[in-house]
Amino acid sequence: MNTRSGRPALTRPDGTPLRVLVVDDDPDLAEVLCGALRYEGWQVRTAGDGAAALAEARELMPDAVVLDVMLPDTDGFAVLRSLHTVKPDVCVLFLTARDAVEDRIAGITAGGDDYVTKPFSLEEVVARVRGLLRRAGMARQLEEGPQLVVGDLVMDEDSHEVTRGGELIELSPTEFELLRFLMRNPRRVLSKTQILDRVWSYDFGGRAHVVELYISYLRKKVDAGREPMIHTVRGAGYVLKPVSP
Amino acid sequence: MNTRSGRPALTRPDGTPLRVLVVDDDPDLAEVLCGALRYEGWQVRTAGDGAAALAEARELMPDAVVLDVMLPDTDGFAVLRSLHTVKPDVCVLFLTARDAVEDRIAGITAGGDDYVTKPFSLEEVVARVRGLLRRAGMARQLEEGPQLVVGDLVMDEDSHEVTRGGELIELSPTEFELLRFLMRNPRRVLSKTQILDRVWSYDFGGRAHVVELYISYLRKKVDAGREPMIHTVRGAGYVLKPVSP
DNA sequence: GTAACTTCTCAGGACCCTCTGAAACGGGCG
DNA sequence: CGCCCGTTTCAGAGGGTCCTGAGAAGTTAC
Repeated sequence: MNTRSGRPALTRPDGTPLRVLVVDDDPDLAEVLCGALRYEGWQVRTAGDGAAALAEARELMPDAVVLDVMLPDTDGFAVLRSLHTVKPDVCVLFLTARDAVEDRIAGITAGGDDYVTKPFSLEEVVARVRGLLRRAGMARQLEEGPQLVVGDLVMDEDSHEVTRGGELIELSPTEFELLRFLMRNPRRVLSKTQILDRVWSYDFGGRAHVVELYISYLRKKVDAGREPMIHTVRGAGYVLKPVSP
Repeated sequence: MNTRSGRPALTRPDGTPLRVLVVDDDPDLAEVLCGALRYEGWQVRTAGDGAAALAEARELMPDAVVLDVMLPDTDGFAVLRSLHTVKPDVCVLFLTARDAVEDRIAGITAGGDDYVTKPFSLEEVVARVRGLLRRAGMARQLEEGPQLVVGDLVMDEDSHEVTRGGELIELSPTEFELLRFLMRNPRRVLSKTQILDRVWSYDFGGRAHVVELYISYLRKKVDAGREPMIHTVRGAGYVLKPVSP
């Protein structure tokens, strides 16, 4: 079992792990995605082009597919159609360049599917796949809902609403992703590099300084005037933990 | 059986020892790492380049791999991909120079994997491998969690929290690593050189005086006003033991 | 097209950590 | 008692980590 400590993985209705296929012609990127998704406790396979994707799909029967729009042999839309003949209820998360044919994607995804633009953060991809599967009813909820709770801090991942002690907290997108990562790993020290890896885009070479900055932003909003929940561990990183124990 | 005294080793679900492969082209360093990991009760093999690593991996089927990024015949990323084809759920700990291609590493490790920069302390490497295996759920927990307990002294390696008799103790990074080493070897005399090798970086040429100094710091915080747990063994080193027996 | 917002860089500064050197301590032994 | 050695403690320099404010560039919304 490949579960993350303290947080049960989503599973299929029969209890087996969810199956995800990653299709991208950049083997490094495929490896990164693969690692992140596997880390969620899911069963992951990869393919480098459209033909391989179909072959893998027939074998794996994935619940979701993470699909690059630009492939060496064909484009993502053709693959999508073929995938639907193999498994009609499959969910697809498209990967696309920011300036690409975004409108076509938008049209295609009007169904149950979704897309993210490169470069993206791993947290975002994982969250989207989770969202897809949840909406498709594919995943049995082992956790009690789409809510993340740490002490009196509550985050609704669907509505993007965050409250502390019932009080609403407004967050920018990056602040939200950072807090989500912290809330998914409560009571655990997260190093600045770890945070940078997961919350910023996968190829962001930036310095650890941004993390400090955004931690500072979060403190102003989350800990403002209250007992602090975000703590610095000098030389190690940051921890989020409930106030009392 | 090569278990450490007083502390059961992590094992695989079937009870056999965890298997770790060390890949580094510096045979001295490989030997040091090998020793430290074997000391944990794990089954360890080494390889000097990518080709040998794959061959060993096929034979050993390791649960974790400690992998130098710079190898004579190939780079660590290619090895990582090949490793995943051999054993998809393998965990990888990268070794890399501080100023090296850190951003690529950052991306690659974003999944369940991790990395440390040279020079590192052996304690750190061991702790990271343990962390990897624990998070991967690969290791059956023979101990009740990520907590180290000696008498009324408790250390949570994830949150970096240390308490004695329920009272929180604040430690600097070096103090924390030193205490971790002591707590992993309770009731055993540790020489200053042993401590220096394990807690400070493996090529730190410093004098034993720092150890004395940091022991003194720890005493002030851990033993402050209480029955002492840290004892000096003149001419031999230091011991940590519970108060009563 | 403008205004509001978000993201990130830069620089100053406070504070903490680490290690050095030197002096004080204290047991063992002549 | 006085010396030697290993150990402990103190004080402080230097270096590093971390926090914050101000502001530039880019993005989004209207």
